[in-house]
This record gives sequence, structure tokens and C-alpha cells, in this order.
Amino acid sequence: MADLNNLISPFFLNEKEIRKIIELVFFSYRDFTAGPDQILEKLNFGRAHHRVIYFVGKKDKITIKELLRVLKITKQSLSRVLNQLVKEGFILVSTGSDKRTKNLSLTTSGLSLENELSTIQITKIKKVISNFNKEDIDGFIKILYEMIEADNKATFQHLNE
Amino acid sequence: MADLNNLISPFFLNEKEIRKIIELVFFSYRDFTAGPDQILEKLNFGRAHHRVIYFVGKKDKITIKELLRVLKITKQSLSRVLNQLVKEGFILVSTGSDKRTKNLSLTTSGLSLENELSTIQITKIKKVISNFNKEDIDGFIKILYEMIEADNKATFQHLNE
DNA sequence: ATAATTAAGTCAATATGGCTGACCTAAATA
DNA sequence: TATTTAGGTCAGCCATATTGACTTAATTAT
Repeated sequence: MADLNNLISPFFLNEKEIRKIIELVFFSYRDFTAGPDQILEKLNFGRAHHRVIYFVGKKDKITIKELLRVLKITKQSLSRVLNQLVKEGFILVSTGSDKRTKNLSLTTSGLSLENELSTIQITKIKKVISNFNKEDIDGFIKILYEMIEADNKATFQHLNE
Repeated sequence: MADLNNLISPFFLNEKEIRKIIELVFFSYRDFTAGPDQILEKLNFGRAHHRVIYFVGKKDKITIKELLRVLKITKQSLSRVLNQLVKEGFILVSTGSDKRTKNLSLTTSGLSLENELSTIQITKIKKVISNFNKEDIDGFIKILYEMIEADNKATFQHLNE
């Protein structure tokens, strides 16, 4: 992944500079989730609902088990959030071909909410990266990816097959 | 900030690719906080305690007001967490020169815990970026910074003056 | 000198998002 | 037929955050 002719020493960034990165991650993540949080609040939903809507939108007919692997929460935690989304008409549950499983899909209003929430984040990213060149964007994406642990890399890849 | 000779069209990344970035941010943030979370759990602390310890370590003698501006939580929320940290001997409170204010500092064990937690994240970042060249790392840092809203950019700058 | 503002603290109630443990049903598979 | 798997449910617990109302003490402005 790295160009061997251009490898930096691990000490190119000293500890003080690394600490700045820790802060940038904290502040940027908080600001990144703040937009959707505001929309969700009006519906009496939280970030957990957003995640479910996002990943059901990402992978139509996703099963409970798959969703649990992505979210890494307990089924009891998912259950509460999911039941609310179903009851309020944002998600539709159907039985899978393996009749033990269930397939989740967004309803029309689910799709609409998903869109509203994602648009905020997509617009933000588009706006930010429009000020950078291909090399910067590549670096951003590649390093983000390498920050992920192996098992979640697999989950990410699987989601994007 | 961007090289005008190398500006990309905002459509260089299509929506599908932008959505991948959303996922990378989610997974990487979760994995980034997972390490410290494990340590904190043993002490019956949570991520909120980590943040307080981090920023008190960052800026010795920080006041409650400053800390509230950084963390963007209510004083009631901070109060609970901070009182625990004081009671358990990780943070020391003294009166400021303006006698209405209080200055927070890490005790010896506070410093030791701060170090243990930060080392996990610093080591991780060092390990990750050691595989990338200067351009990639620059892109990563610059784009992270631009993901932050103006008021928090100011907070970040202030912390690093 | 008094009034207003500021920094900090506190009490109470509420919501969200997570957890563990125990237990159940129905369907698929060994 | 026995076991495993997918999913659900009840109950209780904890952490993190919120709003609102109110207090104290110190500083600053009039």
C-alpha cells in the first residue's frame, strides 16, 4: 500500500502531533454525527436508529444476524430500536427463504428518512473534499481504512461487494 | 489549502464512494475508542471519564468552563463524571486566581491513567501511519481538520496554542 | 456601594443506548 | 432424533446525556 521509496520514519510525527490527530478524530466525528442527530431528535430517535436505517438501506433484505455483526451490539439492544422503527413504519420485516431468518427493508418513509440523513453527511463530505486534490483524498481514505481492525475490515468489504 | 492545478471535480467520488467514507468513519472511530474503553471498564469508568482525563492532561489547570466548551456537554453531566474522578484520586481541584474559578490537574495516578489510555491510541496511530508516505498523512490530517465546524476549529487551535 | 454578571454547584426528573442473564420457539441440519 | 441456529422476550442494571429550577460566592459595571 505504501510507496517504499517514500516511507516516512514512524517518528516523522512526534507525540505532540499524534495527540493533535486524536483531537481531530474526536472533534470531526462529533461534528459529523451532529447533523443527523438533530433530525433524529424531532422523531424521538437517536443515533442507534440512524445506524439501523443506514445499514438496512445499504443492504436491502439484511438479516438480524448480519445487522448484529455490523453493529456489534446485543440483540436485546437492537430489538428495542428495531421494533420502534418497524412500529413507526420505517422498516419492513419479511420472512427469509430460510424461514428462521428475517429480511429487513426500508419502507417508503424509511427510504425517505435514510435519504434525508445520509444527504447531510454526503453533502458535508463532498463539500470538504472538493477543496482537496486526489492525493489528499486518497490518503484520507486509505488511512481511515487502516484504522479499522481486521474483522471490521472484512465486514466493510462484505458490505461493499 | 488545495493545489489549484490539481483540483478535483466534486464528482470525482460518486455517491456510492462517499457512502463508503461514511462507513469507514463509523468503523474506524469505533475501533479507535475500543482500546481505551476496555481499560476504563475495569475502573468502572466510561468514555466520558476518558475525555475529561484527556483534556485535563492536555491543558493543565483548565477551568470547568473551558472544559465544558471543549466537551460540549452540560455542567450537570460533567459534574457527575468529574466528581468521580476527584473522589477516586485521578484529578485535583484547586481554586484559581479568580476565586470563582477552579483549576483542574491530573494527580500522579491521573497522569498514569492518562498515559495508559493515550498510549494505546498513540501507538495505534503511529503503527498505521508508518505504512504511509508524507502526502497520504498530510491528506488525512488536512481533511480531518476540514470536517470540523468553525467553532470547534477555534477550540482545537486554542488547545494547541 | 449597589446591581448585574459570571463561575460553579446541586436537586430532580427524564431519555437513550448499551449491558447481562435467563429462558423460549421454530426451523434447519447433523 | 438430537443438536444447532435464528430470532425473540422479560427483567434488571448502568452510563451518558438532557432540561429546568435554584443557590452561592466572587467579580465587574454602573
